[in-house]
Amino acid sequence: MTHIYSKYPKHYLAVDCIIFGYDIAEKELKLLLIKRSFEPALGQWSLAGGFVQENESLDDAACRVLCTLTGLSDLYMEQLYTYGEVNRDPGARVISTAYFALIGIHELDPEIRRRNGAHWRSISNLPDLIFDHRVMVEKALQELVAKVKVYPVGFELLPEKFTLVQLQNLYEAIYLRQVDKRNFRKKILSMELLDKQDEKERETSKKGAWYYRFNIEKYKELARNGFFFNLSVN
Amino acid sequence: MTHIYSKYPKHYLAVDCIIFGYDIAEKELKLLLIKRSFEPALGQWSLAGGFVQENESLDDAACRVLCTLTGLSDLYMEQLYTYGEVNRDPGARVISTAYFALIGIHELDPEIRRRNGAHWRSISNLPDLIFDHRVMVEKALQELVAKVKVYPVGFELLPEKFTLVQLQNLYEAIYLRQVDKRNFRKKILSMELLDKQDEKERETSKKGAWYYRFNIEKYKELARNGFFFNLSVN
DNA sequence: ACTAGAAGTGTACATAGTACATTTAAAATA
DNA sequence: TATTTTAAATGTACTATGTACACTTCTAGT
Repeated sequence: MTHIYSKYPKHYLAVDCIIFGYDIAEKELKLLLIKRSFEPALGQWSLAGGFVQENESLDDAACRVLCTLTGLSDLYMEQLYTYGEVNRDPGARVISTAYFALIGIHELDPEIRRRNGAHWRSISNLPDLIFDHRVMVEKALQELVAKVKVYPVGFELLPEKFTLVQLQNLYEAIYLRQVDKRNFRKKILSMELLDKQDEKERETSKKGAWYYRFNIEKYKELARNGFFFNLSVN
Repeated sequence: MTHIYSKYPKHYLAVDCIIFGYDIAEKELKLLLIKRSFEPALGQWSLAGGFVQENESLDDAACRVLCTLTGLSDLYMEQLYTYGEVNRDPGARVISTAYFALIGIHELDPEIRRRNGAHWRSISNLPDLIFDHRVMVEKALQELVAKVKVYPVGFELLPEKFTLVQLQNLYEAIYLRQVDKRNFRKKILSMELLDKQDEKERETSKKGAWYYRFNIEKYKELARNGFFFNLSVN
């Protein structure tokens, strides 16, 4: 029974993680990249990846890779696409399933990051990446743009408390264009998914900007009743 | 150089095709299913599938499976999702990438279909499917609904010449709800992507309904200039 | 000529999207 | 303590899109 498929070939199977972070201060989207520590392409920039083991599912493999690198669990992650060109990896034939993850840069301990040879690199100034990783990143970016329009996943990139200015800057960094302040606020506030806090952020202005929190419970409730998040402004 | 990854396990890799067709007469979406001809689950209903060979890419494998079954090439097909649960196939560990394809039922020669043990089954009355194929079908359906709203892929399911009534019936079959006739026509015609023919379809009414053709060249031109197809009516 | 059945058509109203400039708050400085 | 500076906060008029809704036209068959 275990050899019924034995006339078919087997293949190496990998997962690669496109890990996005958002730098509030620099108002820039970043990618967590590693310097590859093994051949082929040792020393070159690469996505975080790993081979799928016998006893783990694809999703488990992706979680393992992400968790090993960041020390974090329960991060936002979803499967993106599977890359199966015959010669995509010069070392051997490897099929790779790409996952994309969103994490708050503040969540990742710089010490752990450094120890794992990982670096935050600006989306607007990426180094050359090995194999087809650049293609994966492009697809992930497209997916991110499409996703934040229609699902409240942008909040995964921000701290629990954030200001409306920060939220808008995040959307501008993802959309790569300016959005109108009043229209943006009108739209997001009309959804009534943000809870205003009694506290202000005072780093970036004298007046200070009110902190808000995303109310995920309220979102789930609304979504159950057919509500659709939409933040495609201007 | 060929054994650098040799400490990692290898896996069987399959592709499965979710093949949609549309029955104009019955106004129903259909799936092309096969009776499985090998163990395990011999004789049960299954998606068309096959193992990925050494020298072929994932996409090539999916095309091969689709082409072998239908005798057709250049069909609409895209990768959907990769299923990697450890025990999804009781025969052995097999990771499977699902593809979804759209074909006009009229395109498929019934003789070829019969010879390959394939059958058109209504979406609304599917038999039990092996393994996780039902999950794949559900995801493909979701994807189809989302896709036809925003890309002109519905035309892949119709003959070259079709009437507005047929097009609307198709959308109703996919959306699983009625749409308003006047609004539907207003919207699709305002895009100016349909070329009215000098000929009428006369099977279903005394008056006859004008045939139209989808002008794909015009669509490509418009899309290049930032036009977005949208047919989410009512 | 009349009937029956599906194809084809337009308008008024409601909702959502967009463009746009001034006021407010508070720390820093004169 | 009055003034300056800087970013946060706010509302309205207009445009475009979406939606609800019912009658007329065409033609084969009787």
